[in-house]
Amino acid sequence: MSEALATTDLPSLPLGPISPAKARILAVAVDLFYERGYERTTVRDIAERAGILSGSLFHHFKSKQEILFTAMAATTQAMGEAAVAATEGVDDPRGALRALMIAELSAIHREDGHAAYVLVDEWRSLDTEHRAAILKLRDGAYERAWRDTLDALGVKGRLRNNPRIARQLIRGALAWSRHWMREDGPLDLASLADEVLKTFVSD
Amino acid sequence: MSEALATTDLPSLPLGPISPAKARILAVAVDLFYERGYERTTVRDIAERAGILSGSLFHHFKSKQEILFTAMAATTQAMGEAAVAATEGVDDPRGALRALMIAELSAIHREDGHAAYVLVDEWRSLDTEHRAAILKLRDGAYERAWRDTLDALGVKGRLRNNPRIARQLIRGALAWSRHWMREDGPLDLASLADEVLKTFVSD
DNA sequence: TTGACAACCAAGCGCTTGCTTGTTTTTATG
DNA sequence: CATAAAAACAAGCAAGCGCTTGGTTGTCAA
Repeated sequence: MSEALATTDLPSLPLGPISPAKARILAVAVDLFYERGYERTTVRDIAERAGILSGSLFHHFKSKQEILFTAMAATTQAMGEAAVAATEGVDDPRGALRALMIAELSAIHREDGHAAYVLVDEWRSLDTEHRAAILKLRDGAYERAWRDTLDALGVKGRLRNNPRIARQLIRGALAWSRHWMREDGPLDLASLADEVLKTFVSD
Repeated sequence: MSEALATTDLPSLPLGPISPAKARILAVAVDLFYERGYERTTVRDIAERAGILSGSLFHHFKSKQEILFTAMAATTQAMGEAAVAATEGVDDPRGALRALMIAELSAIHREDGHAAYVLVDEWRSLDTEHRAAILKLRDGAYERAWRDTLDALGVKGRLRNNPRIARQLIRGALAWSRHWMREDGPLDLASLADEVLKTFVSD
């Protein structure tokens, strides 16, 4: 189950507070979306794993789509806070970039939850209107931290690419790791971050 | 419609020949999978766009899943052939890598078809057994070309990473371009390939 | 012209889907 | 203990799903 969603007291989202019961539903839903994808997961699947009947879900969420949106919003917010926290107090931009990459990789590969995975893989399952809300939320903290860090490296002339391009290339490279990196493989997250670092950052 | 699938005479797949009628169905199916995703596309949608009734689909394919598989197999084979053709006659490994990247980007971004996009995005919609078949097909030509090229660069000491890691990082970086690169944007495919090239290849 | 086969139509079957409704149980509060 | 709100149940509806069946049309070689 996704730990970030299973904790009992979550920070209030723009959507309103998340009760323990809601958090439990979100956690098992994320697991199922990860295992089977959004469309192949039924509300009955979610309810069963949450220990209730399917109809009872709609006491907490007004639709299946709202479950996906709420989960994604919570993930986005958590990742934003983690990114800000990771770079806090780190002065050199190279170290900050390393911290951001490790934070992103940790979110993708954490053993106890696949919320970041779902955020990428089920993006197309989210309604157009909801997508805009997530993007706005993401841009406020998460992308801002990345932009600031890469721009700082850029003005120092230590990036091999334009900062905007570098961001997209790095994001893709890190995101793809979910398809080939194994927990028990020879490469851990920090090592992968270092690999990317030495590729994109010169000196 | 996807051009590679719309042409009337296709090379025979391991599955058997593809008639013009089948090719038309595959082409519109790929378009729909791209637009809505596999699960949200119904056999009625496919049939309507192909100009037939839904039941008639099953004269050509025994299931919706077989449509997806056949389309992916055809794409994989076409990409493999394109990769081999792109590196043929190119002696220096740097030039070969550039050619491979442009081939991959072209497949992803071609205006007249989204088969390569679907191959990545709907991978999880493919049955487990079918996945193995595609992977085998892919490994025969496509990945082989990449491996040979990167290994050649590696032994020359011109890669900043281990060739295996470089392959995965580059693949992710290129695949992600479908989410941010615009046809009418400032960056064309060759320029993006050059950006990646100067990042991963030294000297 | 005829026979054979491929392509397609027309209709619908059996099942699953997200969600609703009305009722009952649980929980928290005075 | 009384009461109200929150949470869950029980049952099922309407719509949509992949796919099947049986018959009709089109094509082309013999």
